[in-house]
Amino acid sequence: MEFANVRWLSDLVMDDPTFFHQCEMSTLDQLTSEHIAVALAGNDFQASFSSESYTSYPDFAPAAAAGNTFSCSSMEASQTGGGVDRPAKLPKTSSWSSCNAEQASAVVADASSPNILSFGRQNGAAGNPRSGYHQLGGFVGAPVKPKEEVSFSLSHGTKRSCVSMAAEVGGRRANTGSTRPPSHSQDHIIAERKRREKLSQRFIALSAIVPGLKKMDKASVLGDAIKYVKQLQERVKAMEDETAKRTVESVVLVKRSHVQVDDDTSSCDENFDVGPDGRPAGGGETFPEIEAKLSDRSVLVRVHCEKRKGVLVKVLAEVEKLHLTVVSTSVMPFAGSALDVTMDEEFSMTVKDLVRQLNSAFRRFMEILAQVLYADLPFLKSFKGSKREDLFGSTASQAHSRRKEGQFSHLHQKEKERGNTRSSETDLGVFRVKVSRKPREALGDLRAGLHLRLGGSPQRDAEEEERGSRRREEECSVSGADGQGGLGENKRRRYAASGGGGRGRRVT
Amino acid sequence: MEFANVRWLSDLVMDDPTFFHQCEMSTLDQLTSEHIAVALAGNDFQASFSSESYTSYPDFAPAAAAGNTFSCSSMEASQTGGGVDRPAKLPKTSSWSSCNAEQASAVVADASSPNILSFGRQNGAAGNPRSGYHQLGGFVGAPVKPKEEVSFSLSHGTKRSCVSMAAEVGGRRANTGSTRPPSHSQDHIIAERKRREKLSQRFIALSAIVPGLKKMDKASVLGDAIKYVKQLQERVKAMEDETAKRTVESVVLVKRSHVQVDDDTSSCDENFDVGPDGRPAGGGETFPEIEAKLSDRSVLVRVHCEKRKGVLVKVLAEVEKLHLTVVSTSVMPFAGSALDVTMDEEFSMTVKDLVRQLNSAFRRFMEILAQVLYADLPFLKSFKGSKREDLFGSTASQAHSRRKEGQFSHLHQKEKERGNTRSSETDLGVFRVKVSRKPREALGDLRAGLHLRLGGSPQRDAEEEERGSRRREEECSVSGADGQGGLGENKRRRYAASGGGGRGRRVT
DNA sequence: TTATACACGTGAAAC
DNA sequence: TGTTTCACGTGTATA
Repeated sequence: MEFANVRWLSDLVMDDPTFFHQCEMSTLDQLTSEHIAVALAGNDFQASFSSESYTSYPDFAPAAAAGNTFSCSSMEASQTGGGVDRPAKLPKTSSWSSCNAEQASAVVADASSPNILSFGRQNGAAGNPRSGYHQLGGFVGAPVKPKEEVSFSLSHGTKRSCVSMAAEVGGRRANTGSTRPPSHSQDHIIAERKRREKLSQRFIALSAIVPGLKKMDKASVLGDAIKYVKQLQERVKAMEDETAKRTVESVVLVKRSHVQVDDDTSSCDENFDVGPDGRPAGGGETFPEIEAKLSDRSVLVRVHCEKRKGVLVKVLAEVEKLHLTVVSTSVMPFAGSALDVTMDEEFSMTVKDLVRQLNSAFRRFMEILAQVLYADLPFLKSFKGSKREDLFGSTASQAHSRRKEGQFSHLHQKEKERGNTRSSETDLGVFRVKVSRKPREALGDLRAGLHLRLGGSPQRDAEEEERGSRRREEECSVSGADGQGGLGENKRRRYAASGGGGRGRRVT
Repeated sequence: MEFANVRWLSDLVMDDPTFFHQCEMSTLDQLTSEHIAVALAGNDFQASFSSESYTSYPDFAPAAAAGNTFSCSSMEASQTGGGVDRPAKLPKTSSWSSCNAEQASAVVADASSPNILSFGRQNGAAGNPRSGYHQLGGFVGAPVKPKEEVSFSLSHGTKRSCVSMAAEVGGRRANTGSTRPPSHSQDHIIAERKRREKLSQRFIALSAIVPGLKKMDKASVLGDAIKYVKQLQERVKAMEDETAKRTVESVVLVKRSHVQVDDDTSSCDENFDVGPDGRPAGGGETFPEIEAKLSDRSVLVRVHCEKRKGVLVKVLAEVEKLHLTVVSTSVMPFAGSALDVTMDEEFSMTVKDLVRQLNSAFRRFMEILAQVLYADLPFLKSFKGSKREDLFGSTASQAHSRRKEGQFSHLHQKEKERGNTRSSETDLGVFRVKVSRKPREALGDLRAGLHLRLGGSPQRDAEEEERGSRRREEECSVSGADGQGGLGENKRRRYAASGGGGRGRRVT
């Protein structure tokens, strides 16, 4: 950073000695937020840093600046007599910090009251080059010329331009033969100062948050800011792509039978019910916890459930019915059950489409799993070679009736009696499944089979009430897609949304 | 977007009809890169859009502007006779698009040659308010006043200010009794125009890449850009934190016996040897592919290796020796073998420290695994109840001697003869291990045991030559940490860095 | 009408 | 030295 090249900066932030240090911070730092907050305090800067420094302007100009480095003290005296005008240009050595609200507040009143200052030529004399009609045409006042001559000759050789001060200090409305009313010019000047200051403030703020600035001039700050924004955007885009890719490849996340109905591919941890300690509330109340995950062309599904005899066989049979090939399975004594469906065929569909297809399909599959595990649905009786007791160790109706008072307590009791499991033990089942058909067809069958099976479930849990409408839409849309019509209120999912804690942490 | 409030924009980008549309794009779009590239083409804008529009300035002013909306045609004639000056302000209705390089290039020459233009009052008359010494003091030329009066009166009631044109058109060095040489003023004006244009260009570019701009004035653009940068920074920061967290939780990644020696926690896929198709070169040449992964307080290690009898038992025995408790294991017929070490104890160390510890520890463990699988090390004989033949189906020396001509061909042959596996089949072993001691102690034992075992290995593969020095450092530092001294050249790892492809894709 | 925004040319200062 | 950058006050246009 070149301090020597920051006049517009030094003019405005000298009262903040930490600013330059902040500039050196490479990346975003909350320390800079003050500056930014100040700069962004609003479009009007009266109530912010700008107003402070700005309102101090009229006073500051003759006082601080002249007191520091101005060489034309005599001029200055006359100017200060004029009252409100500031020097033509802030010298780089002038310190804004010395001019604060104390002086400013007092003088500002004068500055804001143009009538005090309205004397002699001031407005017209300050005309810009094009406003020559002010200088020559508009105003014909004689005093303008000598006074400015004086100021010019006085400050000509000096470093500081008291010249301009003289010009400004000169009469205010003397020759405003132009379009502007007498007092408006001064207001205009002040407003323009304010605008400039606001812009400078924002330049400062911008330069504070853009790292690696070598040059501090406005053009460079803008240019570097542009580059930096582009760079940040690209970075964010890359990261979002990465995240999206990862998200797309790990799409469906269903736990505790709360089938997610979000239509995009984002994961949805927010629906997890977590106990006070962030872990599952304990016992069977949190199960089943079902997660489906798509990676590359494989789909991994984990089912975290109570250790139960026959569950693995039933789930695998269900998978096979869906024209998926079980490649491998694994069951571990851990708080989860994973089912990995690997599809080795080459698809012509994009990964995103595949994900969408599988997303929708496996959401249905999750429902099936949930119902297989807990629901008292008629179609469960159709499981070949299985009775409800094989699945749960008790009848489904019993399980359903006791769900609210501890979903699996009776099951645990039964299991314990058989010595199959401890109350805190769970199954971790890992199934590797391979589809033998194209996924679109397989998913079609999946949907058809799901609707067929779902058609026989007449009941629903009271806990599902609040999510009913959303799921109803989802259900209807899907069922309409395969021509089976809506499932209706009485056909909605019946898996138990067992209250209590679920695990929010995702197993990646 | 308010088009009515974009004068600084309309002045500069009217020749790009797509600009406003670009502004409406919500996020970064490559379409805007042209503008940005233009704006950032360099600090000098002569060779870019700016130079084009700028150099056309002198000509444009009287030609295009006057032709469009200027009301003072007579003045204009005299002004254009003056040659180089532009109107005081571009009218909003003026079209920059109509003024391009054709006119500009011709007139620019005149503009750049001040002598042609140097007549009458021009410089001084255009003085700013403070430069009253120009208007009154510096120049005393009579023609100035009437001419500007004329221009003023003429343009006073009009919308356009031919006034200023007249002022500029006035003589160049007539009354430059000030500090500035006669011809310099015009250059200064041009330079200042150039600077302003550059700034405006960058404002345009900035506004083009900042999405959601409602107001297009400079202050708002700056303010919104600041907000946007902050927002982007926070977003990047959040994403980086997320990535870092994920990286920390998935730290060690070792494949194909290439023990990673990077001391930070970043993953290191770059050392994977990948075949031409991005997949492993095929066959046993790519194995073992070992990956260690830390998630929460669990460590997942996958070992992707040839299906071999006894490997699982040996690896698990090795894990048990390291005071880790195998919680569960799973073996799948997939291209990998995973070993999951779950540590359920509560640690007082931070996750990062834990990762570092486990990183170092499991790097050693990976070596052990590699040596168990392939190396002909003396300590392998100490495996209780196992012979080399149990591991590989042949002696280690045989394996070593044949490694370069297809590392596992002989093993495959043997396996095939036994009917245990197909040549393309692999093991996927999943081991869930639980430590019964504090990890620090366990890791200490791990190191001690590793060094004890590594101490007896006198040979190394020629393929390891190029990586020798780097690993030597790592080895010495680790051995020094536990007080056993450096292992020296003859104690370096011996696992076969079997050439060929490794799988670069990470299994997440 | 008032208030705001902008480009302008300028002198001064930093480089 | 010349070049570049800046803030200034202004006229004008817009809302």
